[in-house]
Amino acid sequence: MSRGRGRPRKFDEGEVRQAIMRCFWAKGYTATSLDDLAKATGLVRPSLYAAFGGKEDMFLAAMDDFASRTRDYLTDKVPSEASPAAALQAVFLAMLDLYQTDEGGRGCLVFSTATAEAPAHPEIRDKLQEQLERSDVQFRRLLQRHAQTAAPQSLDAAAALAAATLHSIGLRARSGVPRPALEEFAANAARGIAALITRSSGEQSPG
Amino acid sequence: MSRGRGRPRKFDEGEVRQAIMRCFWAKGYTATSLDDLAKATGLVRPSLYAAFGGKEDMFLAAMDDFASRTRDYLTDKVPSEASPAAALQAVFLAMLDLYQTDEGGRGCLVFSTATAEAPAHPEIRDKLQEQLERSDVQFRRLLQRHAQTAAPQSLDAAAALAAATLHSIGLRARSGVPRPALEEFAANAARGIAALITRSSGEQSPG
DNA sequence: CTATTATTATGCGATTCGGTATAAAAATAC
DNA sequence: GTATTTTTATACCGAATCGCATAATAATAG
Repeated sequence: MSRGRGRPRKFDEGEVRQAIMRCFWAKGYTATSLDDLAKATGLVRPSLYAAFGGKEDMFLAAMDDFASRTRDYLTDKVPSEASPAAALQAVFLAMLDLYQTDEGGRGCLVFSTATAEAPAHPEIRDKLQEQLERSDVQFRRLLQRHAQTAAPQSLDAAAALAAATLHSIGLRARSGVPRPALEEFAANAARGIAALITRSSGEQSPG
Repeated sequence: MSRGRGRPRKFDEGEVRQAIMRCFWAKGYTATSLDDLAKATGLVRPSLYAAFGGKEDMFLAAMDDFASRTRDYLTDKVPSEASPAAALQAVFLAMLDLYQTDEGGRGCLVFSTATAEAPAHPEIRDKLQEQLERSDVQFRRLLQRHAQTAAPQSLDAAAALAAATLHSIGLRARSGVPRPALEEFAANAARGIAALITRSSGEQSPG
């Protein structure tokens, strides 16, 4: 398998993308300079530009990479035969592992750094909104799978609260809240949300 | 009341602080330049520096100003004799009014722009964490006041979910989610949270 | 070998960045 | 009036910004 014609690349694209992602994750979009990225990746600026485009292109790619990393973190970490409470707990704890790094609380690249840029960068805003929607859908699916019986409306409410909990966990982790407090927060939220879709009574009048 | 000795100021400090806050609110900390602030306030850079200190000082002040504006928005908007569901609904809708501006979704200055800077700026991180804690406490108080009876544990869970809902509303507003979807989200969350602390009696006002 | 293609390396270039030194302006104190 | 104090205005600083133009390098194609 010949690599084509010209001079071969000296870097692994996947590793470089990961390094770019980590940079943006730590400092956000604007505060991360191309020199930061060059230093972190070992590439020089023109190589970065040739391979990945401009700064905004790289950030948009980093948002996708982070989302895919998020999916990896959740794969096989949610027991398929769990109660809703246990399933939510498992998801929240897995995300907590991702959101806290050795260098400190980092939260979610998408929800905690892209957000700041949304008003000034329509493409970032649109991708943020898209991934927001996707997280809602995922939680709705998860709860649908694990819930015994629930009115669809309760299920919507529970999914909304689960997504909100995830956003809040990321925010709190990035703000430096220590791990035990985050775990308690996650446990409280998981228990509360699960109660919404496991209790047979407590039906509500539809709106 | 003599103004003191030197040349009198040509600006109103409160108005200037509001203008600074709006700048940071729209573009975040790093993306807002001192020239942006100078243009928005009508002051020249040295005047800004003399009156408010450096960029980080101004941002920290803006965080406080925004928090105080948040409190103003909530004052007298929560009916004191409401059900938990109605009280939460009122809070969420009032915050929605604040989070959406004429120029588009803006979310919360603290939760949606300071977050990105937290890892690199310890003072911003600490203030963020402090205001995060304060929002938790406020919700606990609110629910305590409006709940009929509830186990303290349920109350903690409900307060955590309420704060999380607020964070998520800000995030969604800033990401451009349209108003009706936000209102539905807020209504779903309010109903679900309220159900957690009005356990025994299943009857709620239809909504 | 030469030609072609792709990547890397060097360095420029115009702009913007946060901050400040210095001087002009506008008030009070005496 | 003169001296003092505070704010405003102008100009500048060195550093950093993103992007790119150009040249050197390293592979393949023929």
